[in-house]
Amino acid sequence: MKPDFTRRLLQWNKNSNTRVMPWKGEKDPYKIWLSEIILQQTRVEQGWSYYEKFIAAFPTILHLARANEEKVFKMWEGLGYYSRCKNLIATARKIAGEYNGIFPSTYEEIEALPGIGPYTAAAISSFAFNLPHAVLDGNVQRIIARYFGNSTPIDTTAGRKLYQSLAQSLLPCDEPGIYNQAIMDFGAVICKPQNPLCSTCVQQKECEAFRQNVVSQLPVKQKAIVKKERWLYYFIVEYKGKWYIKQRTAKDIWENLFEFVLFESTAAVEDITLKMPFLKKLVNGQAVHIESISRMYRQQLTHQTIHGRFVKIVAGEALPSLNGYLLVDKKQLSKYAFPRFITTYLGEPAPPAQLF
DNA sequence: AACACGGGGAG
DNA sequence: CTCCCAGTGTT
Repeated sequence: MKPDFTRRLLQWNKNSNTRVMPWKGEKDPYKIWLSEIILQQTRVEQGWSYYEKFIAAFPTILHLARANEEKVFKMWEGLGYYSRCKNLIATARKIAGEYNGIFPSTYEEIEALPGIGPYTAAAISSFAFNLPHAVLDGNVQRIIARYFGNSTPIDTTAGRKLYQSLAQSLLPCDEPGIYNQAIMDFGAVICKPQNPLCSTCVQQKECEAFRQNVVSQLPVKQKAIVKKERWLYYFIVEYKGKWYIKQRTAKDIWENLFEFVLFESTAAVEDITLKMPFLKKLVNGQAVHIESISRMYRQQLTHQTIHGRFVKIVAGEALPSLNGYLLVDKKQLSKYAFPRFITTYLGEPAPPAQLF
């Protein structure tokens, strides 16, 4: 016999769940997979248009596998966590090459694919293949911690193991796909992080957190967020109407995205002139002038605050110090994926040239 | 086990 | 501001 929780959840889903999303009820494992990768640590509203854009451009996994890598990154631009995009391409090509374009249909094979962990493997295998694997995402962790009144931190190995086990025990093995979708909808619509709708919740009577009036204190997280501050000074060097850009390769934020000539500092740089050592070395006595210096930009990320300015520099001759850079026409710039920090600057009207 | 990885919306 | 989102990979 199913636990009361499960029975009530399925009943709520049938009678009251009005949530609609483009991938809901989807049976094509490719489309399910794509939606799940897009939605990792990403709100549904944010990922929605990206999903539709990807499906339109790449109707099947073979379309994606054959796609130009830079084009895929360009389509991912702005969504964040760019390793997802790299792994998306890798998995598409792996399935094209090793699986003849047919998405694997066992949990173990799916979980072995790049960018797919326990959550995504459970989601795909239950939605597409009706396999009995319980999803454990932020929604499910929150619901279970509250329902059982459990204060074990969710961001620990022990916590994940505990909640995964509880989630699995609540799963109805005859309809795991429907249930997995329902519990995530329930978490998003009813058992929300803030201001959950306890007054209309079908689980209220048996919810331990509600009974003890500790709903707002659950789930518990152990790790506090540590923040870093960084100052990025981007020099946009123009030569014959073209700009120098380079792909980021370091194991750092924005890996694989493009950027301009970067000087990074752990503190603000007060005077930006041709005399500053970084520029002096860059220019090496050649004919250049500073055309404009932008306002201070600031971007708040989860784990770091980025500050910085953009400095337009016009060069009268090519700069040998920039070997390894691409020199691309301004009109071709939109083919490359840039971090939001840079596209924000590029999207603002250019300031009038000043004299420095 | 701890840390790194984006961006945006809500409060 | 802080929190958190359909988490995963690396060290």
